[in-house]
Amino acid sequence: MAATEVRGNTRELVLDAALASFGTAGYDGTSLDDLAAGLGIRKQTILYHFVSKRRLLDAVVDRCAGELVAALERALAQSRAGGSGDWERVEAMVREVFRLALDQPVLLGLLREVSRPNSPGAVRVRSHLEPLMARARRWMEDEMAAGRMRRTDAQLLLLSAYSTVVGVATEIEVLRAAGVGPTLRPVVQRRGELLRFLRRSLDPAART
Amino acid sequence: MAATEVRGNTRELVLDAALASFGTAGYDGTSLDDLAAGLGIRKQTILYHFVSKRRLLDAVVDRCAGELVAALERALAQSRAGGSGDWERVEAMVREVFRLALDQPVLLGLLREVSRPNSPGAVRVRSHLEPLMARARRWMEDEMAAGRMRRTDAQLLLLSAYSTVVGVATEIEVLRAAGVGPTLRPVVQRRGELLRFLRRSLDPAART
DNA sequence: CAGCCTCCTTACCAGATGGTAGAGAGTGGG
DNA sequence: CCCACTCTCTACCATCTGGTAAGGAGGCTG
Repeated sequence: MAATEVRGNTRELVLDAALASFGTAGYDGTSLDDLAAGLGIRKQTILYHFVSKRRLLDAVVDRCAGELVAALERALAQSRAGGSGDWERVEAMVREVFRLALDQPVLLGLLREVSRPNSPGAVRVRSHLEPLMARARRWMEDEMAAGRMRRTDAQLLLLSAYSTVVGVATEIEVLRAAGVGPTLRPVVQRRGELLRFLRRSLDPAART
Repeated sequence: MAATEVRGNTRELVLDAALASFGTAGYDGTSLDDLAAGLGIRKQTILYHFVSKRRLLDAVVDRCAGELVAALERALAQSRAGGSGDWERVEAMVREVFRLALDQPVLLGLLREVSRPNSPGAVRVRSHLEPLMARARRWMEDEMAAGRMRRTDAQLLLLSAYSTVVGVATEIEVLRAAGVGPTLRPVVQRRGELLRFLRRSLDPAART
């Protein structure tokens, strides 16, 4: 039944549109009426599925965070299967994050929106990212203790890497706004700089 | 008279508060009522001075852009007086921009807000930045023609540098949100990377 | 058929928002 | 003294906002 298909899809369609709108117009700049109108449905349909605007944002963040985690998990499994060392594993994760960002540029808008201080989505993102960060930190500290990784402040390093990614996200958006398409060059350059920075901080075999 | 002083200051006080609010809460997230309440005045007083919310944003952007231009002009004059070469002049400008950003972190919030695609302030910023960019581009192309500067796409280089600055602004804000104070280290690092990138692109004496 | 469940709808609302109209208070010049 | 100007205020409004209440259509199950 065509009707059934559409029905089951409504939730996802709303999430897609909300992601795009939150990312470009911002949370406050997004009205449920406009969002619904863009989908040819009524605002109450959105509220039926997501209860409130705030929880719609949460749902969008949850889905995106889920994709990120899945992508990271995949990269981790691959690099494990390949029997890679610490550094290769770090590099694989970074590359995966950049790949995700380039594959789905809409994610950048959202990341940028929720990264703003006082953003309603900030806490939600935090709740998703914190376990990831904690896990990474524990792992790094273990590797440092075992001498396989150069000693440094793991927490600060992770935070610095995260802020770099957010910064790059902004850069890509600015360039897009200026008409420069998804120019790979600057992004690749940034990625290279981040990797170099991480390698310098972590890889015992790297020269300072 | 105290009253007279306050009177003459109202406009500037509103601009200050608006800058802070637009930068942290965003344009849509800022209400004129709240803004006025924070200043102990009525919303209509704001509208008397700025006619509309939109034009208030324009005024804020104008003032900030004015400061930027003044700072750049100063740096340019200084480096000229010092009889510096092309590269030193570029470096002086970059350093001035970073200094301004660190001196007045509120500017970063605004920059980030107006850099968003579809932002109401984007066109205004553009109108301020375009002459600056055009002037820089002409100068660079002259220097290239004279062989004092390495040949490259001036427009793209400037845009890339601009997006980098916006990206750094975002980074600083993210770090601040995470509790890491105005950590100079990452910023200085970023500045160094930008300078190295520019030098590599422009300075004929630099090794590739 | 009856009853329930899912999904989407219309009808409606209280509050907030940006903005208009006009009055009042202080100041200065003729 | 009065008029005009500047600045801020109170009063008010149309519109939009997120959200509530309730009903209707279709499908599944007893």
